[in-house]
Amino acid sequence: MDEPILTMEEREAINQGRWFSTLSPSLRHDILRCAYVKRYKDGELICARGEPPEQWIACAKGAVRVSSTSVSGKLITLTYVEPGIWFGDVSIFDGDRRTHDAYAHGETTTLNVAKADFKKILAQHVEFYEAMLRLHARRIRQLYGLVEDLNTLPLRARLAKQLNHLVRSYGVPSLSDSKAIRISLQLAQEELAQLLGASRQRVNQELKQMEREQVIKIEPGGLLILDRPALLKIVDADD
Amino acid sequence: MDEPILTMEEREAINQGRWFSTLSPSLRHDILRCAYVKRYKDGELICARGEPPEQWIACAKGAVRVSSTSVSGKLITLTYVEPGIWFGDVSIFDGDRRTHDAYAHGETTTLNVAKADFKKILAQHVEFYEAMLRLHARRIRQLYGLVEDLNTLPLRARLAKQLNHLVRSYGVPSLSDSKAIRISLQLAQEELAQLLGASRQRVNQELKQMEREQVIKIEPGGLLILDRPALLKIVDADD
DNA sequence: ACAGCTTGGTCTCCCAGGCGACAAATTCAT
DNA sequence: ATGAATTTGTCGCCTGGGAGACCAAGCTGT
Repeated sequence: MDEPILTMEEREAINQGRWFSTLSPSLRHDILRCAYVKRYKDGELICARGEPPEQWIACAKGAVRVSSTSVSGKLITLTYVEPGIWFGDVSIFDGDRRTHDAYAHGETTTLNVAKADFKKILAQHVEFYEAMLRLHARRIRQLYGLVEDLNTLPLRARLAKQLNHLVRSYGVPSLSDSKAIRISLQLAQEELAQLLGASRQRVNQELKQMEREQVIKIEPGGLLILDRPALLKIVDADD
Repeated sequence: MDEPILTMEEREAINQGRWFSTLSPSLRHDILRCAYVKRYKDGELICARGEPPEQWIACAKGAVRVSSTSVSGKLITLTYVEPGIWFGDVSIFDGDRRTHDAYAHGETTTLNVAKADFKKILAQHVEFYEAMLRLHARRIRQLYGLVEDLNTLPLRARLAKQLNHLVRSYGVPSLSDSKAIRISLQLAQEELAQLLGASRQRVNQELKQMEREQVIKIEPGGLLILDRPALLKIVDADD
């Protein structure tokens, strides 16, 4: 499971991370120096809710599903962490237990920094404090937005928004049709539903509807986005 | 509107703040030294969505309603900031515009620290970085919880949770009945509904239901909590 | 004191969305 | 290849909750 070396591609993903790439080279170097690689198979548990926090983690390849099971037994997925994104820092800061489970979705590679090393780096770089605060600020904003969406948007609009988000993080140009974008993250409709906090049946309905409107195409093993502008129009046209 | 001095009570509220009180005396001193007082009348705008961030603000008396109007015109209240709580820091860190409107709810006093001073204090106290990160960590956790609740709990349970929360922040022992707790924050049912992202009518129904169950008592100008344990039982009994 | 606003209490109607059921299509293991 | 196990596509039923409409109380100001 442990391996010392990242592939070229994985290293690339980490370095191109929207947030990580804004750090100074020296800080990046110090982080990478004490980070170690872990590889997981599909569905493996990376860390569980309730555990004391031991590392700060980045996804380098694949995806990490961050989810939790509510008291009533319903599975809620908060997000799929894409390559280049770091997570697990919140519980390091407040010292509290993890709030969510994290599972590997597909073959997944992570980069891990032990809590102690994390703190050491923090002590050596004020820049790192600033950066973490920026990272948190972004997350808080996103969460505010999510709460607002849950309160105001119908499923159709939230789905459109989510698809658009998936395009940003996992979109690759389609092989067959150059105009279309394929979502390379392989999500079953059930999983998509959990991500939206909705029922599978309902999500299926809305997907079919969008397919009829020529906005997307449902192919076995992946979604194709045919008309991104239309997708965006759904988001806010639909109140 | 501007006044240099806090009343005894206001000073008290700030110093007892759950977060503020954990800071070192020297840091607290530096913060208060460059903070200035503002007083608002009921309903006055404190700052508006879209503005560039100029200060970091604490509520010292009254309450600050943090809300935003969604595209569809629906008013969503995120929270009522109680005395002793600081807010407005997120946009200072990422430099982005404010995401919400803030209004005074009742006679309200705030303590403000200009952005420049804030940054200066940060530069002088590493402790302050740590503290801000803890503050953010708590907020992120709360928001995760809120998202989960929105996805899983029915209105009844969310209302119970909210009432319980209000008791924590604004509960005072009732004058008439020593067992009962009065919520000193004066909230119209409409406002409660906006806080829950629900319709006023629906909230009224659930309140009435709880009153029938002897859990709360609705009095003109304020809610009375009769049976706090029962309230808590509703939260998770109700899935 | 009384006219006018704001808040509270209810009813009714309607719809988005949850859920069970089941058939059709796919994927997978042997 | 083929039977088992997932994953999709669809129905139909049911319920939580949104929205309009109204009346009853409170409050306010003159």
